[in-house]
Amino acid sequence: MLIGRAMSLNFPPRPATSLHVHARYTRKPPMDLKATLNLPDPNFTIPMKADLAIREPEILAEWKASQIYHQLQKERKDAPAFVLHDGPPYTNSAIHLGTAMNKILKDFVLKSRLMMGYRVPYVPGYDNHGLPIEQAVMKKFAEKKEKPDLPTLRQACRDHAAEYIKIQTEQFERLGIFGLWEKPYRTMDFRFEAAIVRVFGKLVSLGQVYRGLKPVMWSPTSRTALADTEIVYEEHVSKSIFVRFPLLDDHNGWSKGLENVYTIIWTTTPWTIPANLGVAFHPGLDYVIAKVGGDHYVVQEDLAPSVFEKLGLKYEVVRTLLGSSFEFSKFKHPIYERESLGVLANYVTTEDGTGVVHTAPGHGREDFMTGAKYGLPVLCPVNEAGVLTEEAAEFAGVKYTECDTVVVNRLQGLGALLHVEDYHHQYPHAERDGKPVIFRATEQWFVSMEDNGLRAQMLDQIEQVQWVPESGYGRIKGMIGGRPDWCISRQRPWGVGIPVFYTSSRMPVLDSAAIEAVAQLIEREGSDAWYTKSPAEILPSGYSFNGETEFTKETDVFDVWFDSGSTNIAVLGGDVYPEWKEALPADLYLEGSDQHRGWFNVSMVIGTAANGAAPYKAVVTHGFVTDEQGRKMSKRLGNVIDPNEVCASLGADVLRYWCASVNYADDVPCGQDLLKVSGEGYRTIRNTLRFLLGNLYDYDLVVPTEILEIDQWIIEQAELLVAEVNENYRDYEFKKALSAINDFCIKQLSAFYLDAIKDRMYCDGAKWHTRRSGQHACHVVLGHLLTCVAPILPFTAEETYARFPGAKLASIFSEVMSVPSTQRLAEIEAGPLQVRYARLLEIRGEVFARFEEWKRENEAKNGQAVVAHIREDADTVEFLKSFGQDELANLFKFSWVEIAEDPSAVDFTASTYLQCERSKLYRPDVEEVQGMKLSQRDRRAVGI
RNA sequence: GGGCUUAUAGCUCAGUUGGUUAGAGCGCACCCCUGAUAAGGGUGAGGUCACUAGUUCGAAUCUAGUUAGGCCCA
Repeated sequence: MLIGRAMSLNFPPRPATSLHVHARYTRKPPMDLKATLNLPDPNFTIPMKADLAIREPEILAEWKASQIYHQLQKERKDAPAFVLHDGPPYTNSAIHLGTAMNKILKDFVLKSRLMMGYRVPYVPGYDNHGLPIEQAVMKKFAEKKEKPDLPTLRQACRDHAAEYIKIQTEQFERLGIFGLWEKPYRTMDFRFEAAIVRVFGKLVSLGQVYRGLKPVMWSPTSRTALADTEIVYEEHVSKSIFVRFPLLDDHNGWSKGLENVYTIIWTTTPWTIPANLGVAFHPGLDYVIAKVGGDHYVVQEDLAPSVFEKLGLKYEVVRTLLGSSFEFSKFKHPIYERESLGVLANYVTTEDGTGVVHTAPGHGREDFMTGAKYGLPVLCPVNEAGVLTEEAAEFAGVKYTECDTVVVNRLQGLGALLHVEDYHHQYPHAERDGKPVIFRATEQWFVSMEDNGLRAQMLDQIEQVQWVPESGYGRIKGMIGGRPDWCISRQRPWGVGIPVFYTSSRMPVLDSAAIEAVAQLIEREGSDAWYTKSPAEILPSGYSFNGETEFTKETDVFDVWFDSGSTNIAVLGGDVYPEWKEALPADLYLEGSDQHRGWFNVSMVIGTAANGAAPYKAVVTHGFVTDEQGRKMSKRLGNVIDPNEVCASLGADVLRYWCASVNYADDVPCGQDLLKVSGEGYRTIRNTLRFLLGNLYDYDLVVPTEILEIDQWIIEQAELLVAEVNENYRDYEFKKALSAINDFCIKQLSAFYLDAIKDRMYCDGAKWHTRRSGQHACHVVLGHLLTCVAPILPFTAEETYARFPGAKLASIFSEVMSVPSTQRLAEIEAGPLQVRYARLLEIRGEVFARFEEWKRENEAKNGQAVVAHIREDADTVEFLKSFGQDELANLFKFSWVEIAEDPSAVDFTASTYLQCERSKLYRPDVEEVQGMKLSQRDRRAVGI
């Protein structure tokens, strides 16, 4: 039987001829030597094949059974808290890779802080109200050809949201995230809805809320406001008109010396002319004053030829001016005795018209913004049926569609109309009835940014917050600094009703007692009750306001951002459920960078307005997931990665590994190839854990009195690792933490230490202090490694910890990282081992490189029976000798190492020593005893 | 179009206040081991630091612009 293969090497003096390798049959030794070795026990350690798709759900079940989240809260109840306040995902779909990444990053924070010894509460949240859910539900009704009434629709929305809360919760839990999953905050929870109402009440009482006008898309046929998503653009023929506005006052003298000066606007909505309050110019474009007969017309330079051609006028340019010149000039409204102000706007283009834009703040979003900037009123002389009102004076009672003739004729009669024609374009129509919509200012509720100095206060708060990455600071600052007053009204069915009653004269009842009555109702019966109960049923009996006792209810609901902006108060404030209560501000908010405009922003507004301070101490933002080419993920491109599928195939730990391996501050690439790479990286770590643990199957947990030098060194290395990883976690640098762990496993352990101790671990006597020293080091290193790895690979860490000798606790997450003190770190740095082993590794690298060369030159295959002759200067020789010759063979992985003081450097020869049949090493001390060739150490180990 | 942001090896990333020959891991190639074995080890080859123009004795690093992505707006 072929039980072993020995190399017979014969090296003639160089130049070498071919190297002959013979296999040789040996007789069977009288003892089963392999059985006397202390090989790692594959049944003791974790299996090599991870099978995460199967194993992870088992671990999840154990965590669930042991109520790990509650257990950890209990264990840490007296520890300092680290509060990460969850931003609620919207509950209208299963989770996608972006949401998964967000939650995983949060969990890195949660688990790493747990490993640092904090109490780490985590109340996950869900955002439930709003348009996308409403639309999904409406679609379902449409398919059934049903038209639900309001309570039915709202109930369907509620059910829809509840369904996805369930789905998302399962999916998030599958990722290994610890939290209060059985009692997350849900913005549609009755008590949460009541909390939203109370936040509004608080803002009202502070005087932060006001009622104002704002244009929205409005369907005159169904008399309702529409959301952008309910609009379809269809071909439409409008009357396009060119109208001249006479100049009243040129503000800074740009028309000096000219008479009969006009500007010409172009519009496709003649019915908005009665609402005109301004004419907008682009500040950076050139405009000409064109002389036409005795008149002078201001139009944009590039458009002048086409405009005058259309008007059939011959013109002559008399002056060219920058658009900014016309700011604050006053023109006369073409019909009324009223001014139209010259304003500047960047949206003015040279694509159509005259480069001068008719501005009616009550009838356009941009017009509204510009009007707000210049303090123009929001004039909206059109009622909800699309009929012009008394404010339109002579046009009162005219339907807006009739204005195409009525207003146009009037302009013609006044000589203000220069041209009219049909204009074909895409125009917004209501999806539901296919009829054209109009922009119409309606009364809305606003949160003021200026009252109570809110904006200034927020800008000050921004300074107090730590923004990670730092660019977030500039981003939020710009957005808070520039954001207009917050319109919190939505004319939608699915949301929390704005709790305002109106008197018979439509005066809003802004009274905290009334609002509190609504809050109490909603707390009991949910926000649906606001719709089903009458004011008399809601308000306390005998309630009166300004002597009035008859009321109607507001029909608007809150913008969903008002819901999510209130989470800091509703959740951490503790009024909704006491178990959610934590100190404000939270330690951390962690969301995608789009939330600078979203959640970070609204939370700042509500937190600062209601509590006088930002609701967070630090904000971490991450980028978005792209494919491997850096392109957005989309169904169309077919590059979408589903986190649920990844969990079901590669496992959550692999997905988490990917998450930790990328730089979340930027956009992060993901694809099948990258996940495969993550899987390989994961396996490297897993195998290192496996091997360390495999050597501990008979460890007695007694700390040896004497620890070998190299074992001390690896323990020091592990301590340095813990210190570094701890710091990386503290700074939210998960990528750095992972790469430190990775490097440690690969470079320090696999490529060096574990190789160097194998002979000792396998061949020394099981209970010898040398082997115990190695086991002790493996045990310590594995312990450190597990605490480092646990936040990123919780399943694998837990799986390993379950078999970890001496594990006293039920879960790895009950452990804490054993971070070396600064004193200990200084001791390590100052100690001799760091320098000593760095030098050794350097020499080792050189010897290995030289050995590869030698193998090529000598056509040798391997170095199993090779003696390395390291010839160096006296100092190096002395240095190497200090390790001891036996140990050098282990450190360099040669059968034997000879050292000599000689400048001719490294050389190799075939070993002339006998091979030990037990350790397979060719050593000078191998002797044949009792029919076996054994080295001295091996003889001792087998007791002969 | 505007604000913010990114671009370094095939991939993921390091590269301190400008300063020798730009680093690591993975992958790849070649080799070894077969007592970590669907593992492990060794050696090696890979880069015009997106592009262009500047500043400087010297630029991956500073400035301006260009190109291509991303987020938020318009």
